[in-house]
Amino acid sequence: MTVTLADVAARAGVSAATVSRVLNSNYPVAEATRDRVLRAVAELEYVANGPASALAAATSDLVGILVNDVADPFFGVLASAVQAEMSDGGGPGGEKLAVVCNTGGSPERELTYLTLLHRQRAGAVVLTGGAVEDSAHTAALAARIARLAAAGTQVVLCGRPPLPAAAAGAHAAEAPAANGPRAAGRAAARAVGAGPAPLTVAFDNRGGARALTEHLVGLGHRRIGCVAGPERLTTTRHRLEGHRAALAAHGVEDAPGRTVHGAYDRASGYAAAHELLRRDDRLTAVVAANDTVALGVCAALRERGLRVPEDVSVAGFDDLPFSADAVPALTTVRLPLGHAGALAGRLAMGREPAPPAGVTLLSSELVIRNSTAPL
Amino acid sequence: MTVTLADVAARAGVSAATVSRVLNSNYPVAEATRDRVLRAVAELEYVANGPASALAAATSDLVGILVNDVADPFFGVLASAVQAEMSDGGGPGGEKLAVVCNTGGSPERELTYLTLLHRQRAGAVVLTGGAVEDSAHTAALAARIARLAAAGTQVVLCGRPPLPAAAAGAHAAEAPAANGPRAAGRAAARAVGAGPAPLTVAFDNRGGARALTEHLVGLGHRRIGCVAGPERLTTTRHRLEGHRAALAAHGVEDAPGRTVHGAYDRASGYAAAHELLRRDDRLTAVVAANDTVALGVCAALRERGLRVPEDVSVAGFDDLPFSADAVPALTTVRLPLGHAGALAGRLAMGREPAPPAGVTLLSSELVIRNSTAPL
DNA sequence: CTGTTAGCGCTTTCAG
DNA sequence: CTGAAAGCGCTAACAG
Repeated sequence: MTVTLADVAARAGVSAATVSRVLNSNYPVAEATRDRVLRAVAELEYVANGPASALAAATSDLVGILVNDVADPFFGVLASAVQAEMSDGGGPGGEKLAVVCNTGGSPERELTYLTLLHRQRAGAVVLTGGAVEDSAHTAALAARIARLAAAGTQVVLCGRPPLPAAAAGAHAAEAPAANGPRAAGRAAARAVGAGPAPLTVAFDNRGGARALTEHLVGLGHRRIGCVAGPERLTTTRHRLEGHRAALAAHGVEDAPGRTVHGAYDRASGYAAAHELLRRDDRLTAVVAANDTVALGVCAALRERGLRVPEDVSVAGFDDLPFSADAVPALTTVRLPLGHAGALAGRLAMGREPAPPAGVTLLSSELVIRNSTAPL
Repeated sequence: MTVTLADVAARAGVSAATVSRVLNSNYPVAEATRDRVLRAVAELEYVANGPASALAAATSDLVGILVNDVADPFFGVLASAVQAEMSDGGGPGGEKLAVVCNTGGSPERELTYLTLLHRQRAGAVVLTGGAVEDSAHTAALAARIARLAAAGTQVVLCGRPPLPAAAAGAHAAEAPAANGPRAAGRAAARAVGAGPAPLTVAFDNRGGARALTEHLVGLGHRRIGCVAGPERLTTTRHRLEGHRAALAAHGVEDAPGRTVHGAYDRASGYAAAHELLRRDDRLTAVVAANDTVALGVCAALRERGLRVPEDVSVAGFDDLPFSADAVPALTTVRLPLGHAGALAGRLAMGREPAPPAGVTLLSSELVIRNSTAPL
């Protein structure tokens, strides 16, 4: 049978409580006793029973990261940063099990994972990527998040806007002293039913999109196609709004057929470009939902014998690693993904003071390369 | 206060045992009672306490996937497939929490995650990607895996060779943890039950590499540079062996300076190409460690004014989604990533019969595109 | 500093 | 088919 705390205690000739103390190093223990215990642990190859600890302590060392698509570099980079930050417990014994959960962009799976994580009494959860704008889902999500918070789980939204205040729940109270005695936080969470308020790290998608389209307009483009992301996704809407704001600000007419929606993948960009050209083959520029989509657009353009950027300028979004290498190198909007992920991770672990109003807006930066050129 | 099983039981006017039964649907319960319980669950918004269940049932619904780098599409695609397969419990109530853990290629983190997963009493674990060939690490890894197996966890290796038989039995051979003197006894590990034997899903890296280099040789190339992956990684070694086997089979001399090792990323390919050219600027072809590296090689080549494939042919490996889109489209070796991941996931969940000897070797396929051309 | 004593919330025989 | 009772392995007061 597996070896338990009691076995270790017996072997070391101490009580279970003492073993627990040296393992969690959250209480003074004599040096000699400590050594003895540690030796027993090693000899017996003892591996603590996580569920049992979690049950007794009402908290687990599991922390989750939800992403829309693990196979998408955007999330890969983000998740990697969040995880690196969450994993190193920031202290002895702080070994956290940071795990990433793939929702595949499905709202249901998102909720399911949240429930599963709640079930596991995860210590923190970071939700990345755009949120689906559907009132039913938003409400369900807010409810789940409120319950997670009530259970003492710190929730951080990264790359999506904060929860609507109405849905966020009535308790946007004090910032929890995550470093203090665990018992305090736990007691508070139980008594009040409120927990740590959700925090947010958002990107300035609107501003970035606007700057990008203004760059195109400045180059003389007027017939600009737009391959937007999935409909009803906050990210999509924000980027679209920025794009339109730029158009409006410069008096460029935004013909209705100039926007096509699609997934955040290459195939979508490819199909959208063909569709856009079918509607109007005099397009001189295309702004894509993101870099991956932009690559699909370029492929379609090439296929029709159009050169980038000589005949048509193409712009991406995100500035993923491969964008600089594409041929031609992509003009895009750089999002500080690594920085955002690390910040979200730190916030989740209570290792970073919560920003005012709980929201940090990260600015984006226009990166001009070779895929865009004057008309 | 969070609502517990007892609360639900009270509300439904039944015992806790009954509630447990309907929730796990592992025991006959009267239809009416069942409905009553379910209603109470809904009304109270009850969320089971995972740790408590895990403790009582001695098994959890957590399943893990270890990857070297979440930001690398290779692992993204693989993880996505494994996860999809593991998540859908394959039956009612079979909601598994499939999580991916990012080791960053660090052997220590790999071991840490394995311990953490063991601690959580994970039901299954899939280790993806090449393994580091270091006897100490291999032994430690084998020991961890043996213990996981002993605890009833199904371990599946995906994209790496099976554990050496010798190491698979090497219990307690690892060095003791950070502090604490060397442990003498290993009596405990003795009587442990065997548990499910580790299963393996491997790629034919050797065969793929050989086919690729033969393609190049067939095109007339003789001065072929090789940008291999990180040293001491099984994947690297196998691909290199395939490459050399092809060279040898066709009587092509393999000059010693023609191979450079580096990470599986674009920067490495870029640097390696420059280095290779510095050593011998008459190279006519380069085989890269993988597609990402190949892109870096192409970039370096272009920078030196060399055209691909007119001046130098370049080949990748893996056939990741972006490879078909690169300019020029990459000649590469296609690995059935999705298939492998799904298979590994099914094996892990016991939803697929174990292959003979516990090992499945998946064949690769040469994909010839535009980055390679006759001399 | 260390041992004792209660549970944490759920599953699971064992009876009815 | 349903209930009662006995823990699963660990942590956390509360004494010593």
